[in-house]
Amino acid sequence: MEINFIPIDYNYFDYEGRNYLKIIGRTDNNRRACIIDSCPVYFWAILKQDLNEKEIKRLQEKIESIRLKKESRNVEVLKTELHEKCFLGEKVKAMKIFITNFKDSHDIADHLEFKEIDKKREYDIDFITKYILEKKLKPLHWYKITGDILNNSEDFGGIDSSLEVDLCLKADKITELDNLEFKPKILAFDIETDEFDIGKGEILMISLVGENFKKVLTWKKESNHSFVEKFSDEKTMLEAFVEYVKKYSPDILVGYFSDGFDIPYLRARAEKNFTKLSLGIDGSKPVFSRGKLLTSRIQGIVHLDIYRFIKVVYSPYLQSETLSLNDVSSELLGEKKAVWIHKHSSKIKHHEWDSYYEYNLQDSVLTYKLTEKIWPDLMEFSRIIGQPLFDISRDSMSAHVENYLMNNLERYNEIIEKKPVSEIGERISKERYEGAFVYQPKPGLYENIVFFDFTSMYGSVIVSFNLSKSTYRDRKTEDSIEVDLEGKKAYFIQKKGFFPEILNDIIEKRKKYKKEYNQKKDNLSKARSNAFKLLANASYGYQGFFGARYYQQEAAAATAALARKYIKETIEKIEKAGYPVIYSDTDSISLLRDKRPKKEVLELLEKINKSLPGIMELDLEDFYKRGIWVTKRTGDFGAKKKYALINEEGKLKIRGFETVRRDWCDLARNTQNKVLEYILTEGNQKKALEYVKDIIKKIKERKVDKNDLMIKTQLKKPIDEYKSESPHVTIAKRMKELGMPVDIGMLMKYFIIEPESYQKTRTGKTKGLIRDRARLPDEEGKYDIDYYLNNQILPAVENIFEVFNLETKEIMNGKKQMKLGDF
DNA sequence: GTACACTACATACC
DNA sequence: ACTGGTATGTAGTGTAC
Repeated sequence: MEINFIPIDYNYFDYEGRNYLKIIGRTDNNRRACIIDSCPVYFWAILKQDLNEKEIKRLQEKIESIRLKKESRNVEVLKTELHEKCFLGEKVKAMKIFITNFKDSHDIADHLEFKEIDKKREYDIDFITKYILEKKLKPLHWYKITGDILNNSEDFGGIDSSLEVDLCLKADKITELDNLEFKPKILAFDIETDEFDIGKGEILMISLVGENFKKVLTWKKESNHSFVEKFSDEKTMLEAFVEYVKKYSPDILVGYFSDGFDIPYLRARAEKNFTKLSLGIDGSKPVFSRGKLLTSRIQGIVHLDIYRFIKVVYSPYLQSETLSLNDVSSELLGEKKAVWIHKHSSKIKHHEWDSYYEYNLQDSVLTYKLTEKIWPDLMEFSRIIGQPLFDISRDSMSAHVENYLMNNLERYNEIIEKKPVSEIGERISKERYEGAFVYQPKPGLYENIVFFDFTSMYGSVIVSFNLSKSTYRDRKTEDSIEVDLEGKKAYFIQKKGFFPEILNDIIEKRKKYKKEYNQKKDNLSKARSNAFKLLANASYGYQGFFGARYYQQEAAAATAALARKYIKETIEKIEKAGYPVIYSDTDSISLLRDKRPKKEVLELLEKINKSLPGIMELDLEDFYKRGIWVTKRTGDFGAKKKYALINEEGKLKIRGFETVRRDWCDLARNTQNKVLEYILTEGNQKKALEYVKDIIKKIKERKVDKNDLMIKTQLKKPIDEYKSESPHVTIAKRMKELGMPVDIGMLMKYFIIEPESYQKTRTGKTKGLIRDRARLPDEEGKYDIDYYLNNQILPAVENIFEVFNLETKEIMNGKKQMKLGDF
């Protein structure tokens, strides 16, 4: 039998003590297939140098005779082979040790206490990763697979008949095809409940959305909507949910935060109702793995929690203030959640149920659309990094980098380094190293500004200077370069290491696909370019990350040190060419062009580029018409990481200002934004001042919408772990008392009310703590005019006006008058 | 009772 | 704990006077 097959979900199972893969995917005629395959299980013992043949032979015999007793199976070494390999760039002799079951790797490795062995490696790589590396059956690539079909056979304990698949094939020969097209069958789901604590309340309804498929299952109220189906009780509804999933037979079942909420809730309610949530294609229920975050896996179907992928891969590039389904959908899809004000089901009026159903359905619609939108990225990440979708959607950025590395080490004949275990503590306690250089700006309004930036600066430094674990030396060697790290010196050899070479490849691929995208504007090259960009950006942090297999703090420190050196040298060159530099942060430099033509600036850029080492490259970011840098509030010098620019097309670029900070009230943010806009577009501060005065007037006259006064602060840890109680912690406590859901990561929303008379001093000043006057959005109380003027509006605009030496007295006057009036 | 230094915390920049 | 360091700024905390 021969089929064309695309692997989607990978699982393993044991049969007669051996490990087998159970790979679920699709055939080209859209049938669901399962491939059974296996691969050799082994790890490496790297031998000490200068062993003679006899010693090696003797060691081999000793290793091959290892037998361990375990309850479930016999543990033994099957055979060994001697290989010439590389480890961290050095040639080594290594013994390949074959065993029966990968779960014994650790145990056997622990038993190899022989003096001839220097190191043991690759016993800590999980079986699925190993299989993909070994057999090259990469996720989401098409293959021609020949093998025996298992038709109700007893093979592998009758696995064929226990799976809901169209065919089951024992793989014999695997050949990669070059087709890359694939559209998965996606089913999105979402639940609504009365209580937020997992399993505490009943599940009122479940929505399901697929292609031409929309359903809301409930057991509450009948509905006029045709997509609503009513069942007699919660249990029947849960069973119908399982049936619908089975019938739809999706490749992907996707939720938004479903690892943390929907799936655990469904499990809890299924248990309570004595029914089995048999979503797996083998009839099994979701399996949860513990970690800091709950993760749930469904056999044969990829359970995606799209929120997790968005958080790791998308969030650094999103503008959204939260990663809620609503915020992310409005940014990525231009579509919002339906409106529904949450209330307990007992309080929902008859006619209101329909909008609740609509709301529930819309959540699944958005989740479905988001998944469709993000699919090219998910697929390309999975292909490039070589990990199954399930892992791709949940792994951290450092894991992505590491998996990509592991996937590319074969051509270097490298044995893979181990994960740190005992080393972690020591690595964490290591002193931090010096990072980026940030230029101290002079406050002021500037015209005709140019921004240069280094392309993938840290990546290009790592590549150009060969900075990595395998190329690092703690003492000078014949050809090494020396980097000074605050007194300590680090050395890096010239011979190219695999890490910088692989990174160079990543950067080149990024360039290639970016170019390709600019020509074709297709999703595939966009997703590829994006994936390589993210990998390049995370590679520097990876080498400084304590959990990395290829951790080398000196390499990370040297990267930062060399980046500082080159940005400072470049600043000097620019100034020598007669352009005043006004600001610089890490990899960017801004300079004043004044009246000199752009052509000259570009010539300077070219000249600088000729002198830069290796693949380092300075690029033109943009020309700006005008820009403003302000004073630090606690000092009389320029603030770093805070500026606003307007380019020649009139587009604003605002960095660091309150405008872009979510923990300031909208009124302050919008006012500041307007002020910056007036100043930058027209270079006119008068209008801006008038605008602010008007806002002040509105505040004093209590004409401001309460919603614009809400301060939003995120709760970052459990309430009782806070050492100091800031207003948002007080609010969190109050919400909890009121029985409202409070969880880590949530945004606490509050406003500040007027002080009572006892909260005032004789002179009329407010005493006491702000948190005592913090109120929930719908709590009573008049907003405190004084607070919003002095703690929100004025701080946001004060040092902008200061740039113009504009006496803020005018504004201050307002402030004083208010105080007098208040008194 | 208040002024001040210091700490805790959140958030942004690159 | 789940890439790195640099930086600003508010509100609370503790202490001296």
